[in-house]
Amino acid sequence: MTKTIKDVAKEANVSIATVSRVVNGKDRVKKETREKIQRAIDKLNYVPDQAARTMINKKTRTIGMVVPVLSNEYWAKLAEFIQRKLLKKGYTLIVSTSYYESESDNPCLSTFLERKVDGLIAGTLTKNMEEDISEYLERFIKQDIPIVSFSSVKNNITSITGDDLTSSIEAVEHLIRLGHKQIAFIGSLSTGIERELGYRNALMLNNMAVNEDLIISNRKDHVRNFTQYGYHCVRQLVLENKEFSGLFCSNDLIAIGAIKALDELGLDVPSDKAVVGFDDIDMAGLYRPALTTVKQPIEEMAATAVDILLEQIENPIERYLQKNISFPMELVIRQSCGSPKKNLTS
Amino acid sequence: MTKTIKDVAKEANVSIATVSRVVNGKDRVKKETREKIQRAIDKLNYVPDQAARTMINKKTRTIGMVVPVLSNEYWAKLAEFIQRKLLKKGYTLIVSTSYYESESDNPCLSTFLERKVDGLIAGTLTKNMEEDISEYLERFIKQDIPIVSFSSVKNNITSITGDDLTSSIEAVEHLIRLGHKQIAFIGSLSTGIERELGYRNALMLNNMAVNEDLIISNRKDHVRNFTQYGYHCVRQLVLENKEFSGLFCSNDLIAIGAIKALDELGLDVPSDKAVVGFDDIDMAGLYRPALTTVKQPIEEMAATAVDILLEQIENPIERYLQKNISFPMELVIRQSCGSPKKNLTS
DNA sequence: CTGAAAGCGCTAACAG
DNA sequence: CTGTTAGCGCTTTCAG
Repeated sequence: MTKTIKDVAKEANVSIATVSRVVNGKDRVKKETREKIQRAIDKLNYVPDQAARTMINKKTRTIGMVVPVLSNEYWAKLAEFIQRKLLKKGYTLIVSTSYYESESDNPCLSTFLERKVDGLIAGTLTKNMEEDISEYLERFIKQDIPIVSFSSVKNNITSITGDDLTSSIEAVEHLIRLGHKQIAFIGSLSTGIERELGYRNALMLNNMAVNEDLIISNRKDHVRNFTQYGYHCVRQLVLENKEFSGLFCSNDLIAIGAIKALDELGLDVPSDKAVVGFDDIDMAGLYRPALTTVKQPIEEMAATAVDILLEQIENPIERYLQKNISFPMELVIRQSCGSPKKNLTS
Repeated sequence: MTKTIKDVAKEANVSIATVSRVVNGKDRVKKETREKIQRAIDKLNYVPDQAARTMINKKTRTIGMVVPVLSNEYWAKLAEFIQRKLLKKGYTLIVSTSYYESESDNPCLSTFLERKVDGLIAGTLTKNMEEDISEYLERFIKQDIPIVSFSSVKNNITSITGDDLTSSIEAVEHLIRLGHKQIAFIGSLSTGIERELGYRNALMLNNMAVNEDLIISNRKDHVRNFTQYGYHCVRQLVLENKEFSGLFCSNDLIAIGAIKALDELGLDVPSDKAVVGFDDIDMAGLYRPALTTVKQPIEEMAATAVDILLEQIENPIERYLQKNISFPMELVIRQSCGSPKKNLTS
């Protein structure tokens, strides 16, 4: 049987109040008594019951996190860093995967409500989100449960994002500097609109026409399998004889799928098509060719999310002072873009 | 403020017991009363408090899971499948990452003890595990908390594993059939000993000498970065002029690192070296060349783990009847081994 | 410095 | 069918 504070009290011949005192290190307890109790605790392997504590403190020391999927390196890393940092601070993380499903099919958020999490970390909170989800979100807000999101949202929820716009411009300008005149783009709802805007802005800033034929971006449905998506999109582009020599993909998995397809179509990367990805997943540097991509500072973003959330939890003064924290990102140049295009006069 | 059962009772003009009845769907409640209470619940957004329930039922409906890392597709998928299946059954999963660290540096297990998880799923439980970890494990057993492990262990803990031995033999025999006479092996403590044994058995079964020079296997330390490990091991093999034409890697990440290194050394896969991996991660089929590998039935393994664990929790009769459930695995043949070696007489 | 007692939100007898 | 009540294990006044 699992031991309770009473067992320890009996074992040490003291009251449960005193046991509680030494367990929590509060109040002063005579040294001998303390040691006696400690011995009893060790002997019985006593571990205080979180549930009982929770009832009194009104704090579960539990944080909920929703991510679309876990088997995607970006989310897995984020969750891992967050979990480890929270553990150090004495909190427990519960991760749920949404698969972009509605709350009724996949009750992530209501679980968090039942468990009375002290805070919520939201992976993707897209704008076209199902009605019921924003309803649930409202509940968290009504109950004063702090929220931090990894995608920008309205509802004055603090968000932590990479500066996608700026870095996308940088990525596309890298292709432009290499001499590419026709640059295609593959985006998706799930990777956000900003990378597409960055692409468009880069072209405009460089006085290049935006050719809608070279832009594939499903803004309605979420993409479940990015590589497959990249694979199909680029095939479509090539098989429809769209002319392009550069390709900007809104994440690395899409880029890898694209390269795979190009390879099968007999097109070489980078000599036939230069490809840029986004995220810098582990595989980016390992792929052949190694991917030129934009590196997100995941660890820093995770740390910031935890800091902000715990600050709001433990010091709820400025709770709903919304902040949008945007992290600069770094273009990592590898092999998938090759050297400047030869047939370039200048 | 967050609403309690009392608020609902007051709102609906009934006793808290009746509210409890409709919330739990037990006992019969007059339809009108039930509807009145339901309206009050909806109006107040009442959500029952898990902690309070836990105190009574002695069930947290929480499962703990330890994995070495989450940013490894194998563990991420396992965790994801398990989380989703548990959610459907009304359980919550808490995942902790051990990084193979000791419990004192990284208190995963003690968190689970505090939270009084109903069951434990252990990712890797290696034999050389730190003292303190097996001590913690004992505590779970003493407290009758069911455990399921994804690596074979003694302590009569139920384990769910792939049939590594058989499938490794199959993988190596694939290389042998392709005409490879010199086959190297890269293993590690973290991927278990069975894949190495399978490699050795395959050679012996086919009357081929086992050349220790072609076997790299660190059995002491855990590998944190498999691709890097594969990269370095194969470089070592090549730079020391070890002769081999086939290579069996104890997981796909090692294989990918190996291929990357071979590529940089000017060696082509599969024409110069044929490579086989293990696990069939998503990237295996996407890599260039696509990896021939052994596919683990992760989803089935996850489902089985959940079934067994919940069975033990909800029906604790045959609790410590140890089972070792081993799943057959499938060799997936792709491009990294190429066709039969040409300079082969037969 | 230590003990007695109230009560957190809920469920499960036990009465009516 | 519904209300009253006794705890679950713990923390926290409030007295000694």
